[in-house]
Amino acid sequence: MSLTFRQVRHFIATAESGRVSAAAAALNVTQSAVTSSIKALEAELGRKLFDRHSNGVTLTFDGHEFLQRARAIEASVSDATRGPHRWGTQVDGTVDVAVSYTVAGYFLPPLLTRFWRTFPGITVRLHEFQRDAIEQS
Amino acid sequence: MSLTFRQVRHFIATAESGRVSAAAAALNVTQSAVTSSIKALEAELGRKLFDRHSNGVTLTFDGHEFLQRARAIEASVSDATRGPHRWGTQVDGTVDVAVSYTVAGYFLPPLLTRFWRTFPGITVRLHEFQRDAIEQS
DNA sequence: CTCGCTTACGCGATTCGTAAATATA
DNA sequence: TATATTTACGAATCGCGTAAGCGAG
Repeated sequence: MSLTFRQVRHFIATAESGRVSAAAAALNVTQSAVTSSIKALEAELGRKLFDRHSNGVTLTFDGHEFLQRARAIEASVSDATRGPHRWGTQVDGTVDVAVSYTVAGYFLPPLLTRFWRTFPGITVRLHEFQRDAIEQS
Repeated sequence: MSLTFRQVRHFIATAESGRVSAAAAALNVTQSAVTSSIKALEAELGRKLFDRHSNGVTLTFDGHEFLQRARAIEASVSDATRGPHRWGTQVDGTVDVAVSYTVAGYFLPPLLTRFWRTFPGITVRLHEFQRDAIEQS
């Protein structure tokens, strides 16, 4: 199988609490679910992530290393799940476009529709010229 | 349901090729699998990701935005899947530890075992002192 | 005996593929 | 008709919970 986000969550919770049982309680699942997730993770990565003791679990060296990357995954996923950013990603400005009459009438309208739907913030200014006048840019 | 990496992979492949069928071929799955992944994604996010046409699909504005985050997820996952980094994360150095004889004999050995297992690169130097000499640090 | 992790096993949900349905040029 | 997406549905797989099994203290 392939890496699953659910496995990552189970792993992080376990690593942070040091107990499979506590992680399971925090995630509202049973111990067996968490155990099998970790087992699957270790199998997929080919490395042991935890040392098991009678009073809980501790991260191995590989486990520590993977924890950092697991946190990166969790961050990117929760970022993607969160609603649209209206900061930093916003695109706006003005574009001047020179076109001949034929282009303006036939090809442009559907293109502009898609363009505006994709970049609502962009202002497009159209300028009509004769074909040869445009091409000597 | 919750976000799945498989869905993210299906989405990215579809966005990059502009065709569900091409994405499915590239991923060695059928169209229906990709279709349902995208449908599930759109349901989970509550936003439409693609506009469907007769000759393929194109990203909506929300789709473009999500694509960037999907790439971030893919990057963090492939980074986590890749073997251990031996660069940047490496920890080494030397630690000097002063202990009384009792501590050295009874409590230290198991602690050191776990410590070395976690940080193989660290050298630990032990110095035995009388108890009162240590405590006047 | 108690506490904590693991294993066994059955059920419900999810995913996938085959194949039919739909839509556009 | 040719190409592309969507839908229907049965089969295989996956994830979870219950409950029993170990191991250490």
